[in-house]
Amino acid sequence: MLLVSQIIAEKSRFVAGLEKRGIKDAESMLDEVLALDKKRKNTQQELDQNLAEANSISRQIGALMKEGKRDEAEVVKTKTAELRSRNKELAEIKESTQEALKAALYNIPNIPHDSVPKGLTDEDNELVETVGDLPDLPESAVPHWDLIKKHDIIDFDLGIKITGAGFPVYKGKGARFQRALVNFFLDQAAAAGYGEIQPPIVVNEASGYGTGQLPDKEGQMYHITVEDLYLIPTAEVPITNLYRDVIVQEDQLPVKHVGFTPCFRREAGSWGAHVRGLNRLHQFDKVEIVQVRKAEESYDALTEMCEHVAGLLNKLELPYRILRLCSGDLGFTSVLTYDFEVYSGAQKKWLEVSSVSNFETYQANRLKLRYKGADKKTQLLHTLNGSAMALPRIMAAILENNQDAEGIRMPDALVPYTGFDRI
RNA sequence: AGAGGAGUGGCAGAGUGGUCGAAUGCGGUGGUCUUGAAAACCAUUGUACCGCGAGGUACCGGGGGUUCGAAUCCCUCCUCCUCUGCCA
Repeated sequence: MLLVSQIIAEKSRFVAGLEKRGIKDAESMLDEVLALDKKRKNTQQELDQNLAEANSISRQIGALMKEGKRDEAEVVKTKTAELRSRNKELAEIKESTQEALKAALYNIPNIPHDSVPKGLTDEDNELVETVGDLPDLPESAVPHWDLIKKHDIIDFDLGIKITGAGFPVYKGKGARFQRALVNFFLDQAAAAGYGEIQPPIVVNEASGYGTGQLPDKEGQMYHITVEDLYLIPTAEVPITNLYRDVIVQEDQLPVKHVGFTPCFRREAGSWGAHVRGLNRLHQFDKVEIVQVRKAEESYDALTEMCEHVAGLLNKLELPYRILRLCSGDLGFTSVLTYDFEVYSGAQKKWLEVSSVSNFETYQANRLKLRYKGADKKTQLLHTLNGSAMALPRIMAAILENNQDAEGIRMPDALVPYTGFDRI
């Protein structure tokens, strides 16, 4: 969440940033925060003063009791009743004000980076770069949902039978293909200095709040109500929350982690005919990279992460393009996000396979993720993450782009992992 | 899951109602000494909020309660340990 101190210091920049996102009443949102903060401070001042007085009286009573002056102590006691009830009242006001302030802050998204183009929908995203040639497929080329049936490598009907729509079953070479991709991505990340993590794939409510999925995207996560736990929508949640309430030692920085997990998304309201096959699923595999950085390094880290993702796509011989998300398409918690889309030749569509973001201090502020520098001051760190990569759409693009009369050719980089070069 | 025990500062570990934010030891930092290092000695060493500052307030697993006053008593939840049961 945003820092109140920064809202005070740079209110006009914050108003402009929120308006860029299309928020009409940005100024009044921030004014509400400021008013609540002021109220909280005033209440605390009075409360602290009263508590100091109450503490002082208690010490007096203690001293009198020690001296055996019981009667005098009893007299002093009578003075405290009023103070007590007032303090209880003030404590309640402070508590409720703090809750209101937090709720207000939870509902305000991050301020977009200056370089973020203004826009409303994904059509306004800025094309940064297109890399590779689009595949030149014959007329007979078919989309991946036909290929997987033909080669019997992924079965949606079986998934429907045992679970429901959007939970495919990977079989034989399809399963091996997916496992090969996971290992390839993990090895590539390890080589780039990311330490591997295998986190739990269910998280508690505090973790959901820490990275910002709650309360913003509550309806998008599977909620295990009997235990009040959530199935993760991305490994970002458990991995970044590893650092919740942590003051990192300076020599431990930068933090770089990679994790492979299944991801679960309800995708409520976003289903339709345009999301056939592997394009959108309720459960999918993803390898995620996460970095925790000092403020002054975080944009270099963002570039480094983008280069890592680009390197993966190059090795997989996939044509891709990089988009800078516009203000309207930018995630709630992000300052700057680059999306990577691969071209899937038979359905003739660009598919998002990675999203690389810098959250600056927005998550760190919720997480209380800080470090202590040489000057002994604790300060918030920046968090970043990116998919490297989301598996199903990569599979879809490889299947479609590499199809020929005999089957499907595996990219050279993957063959050591699959153990076969054709499906 | 049942019975019992326990959760204190970076770690270890005192403290069972009154200057306790908390003894002591280890560790960390600064210094004295030393050619240098070790040892020894001295000092310092949590986080957050409020305040221009002096300073104040809160925090001893989380939450609630009793009391003028709670690390200390009560309730509740969580976690860990031991025993019993179950289980990949």
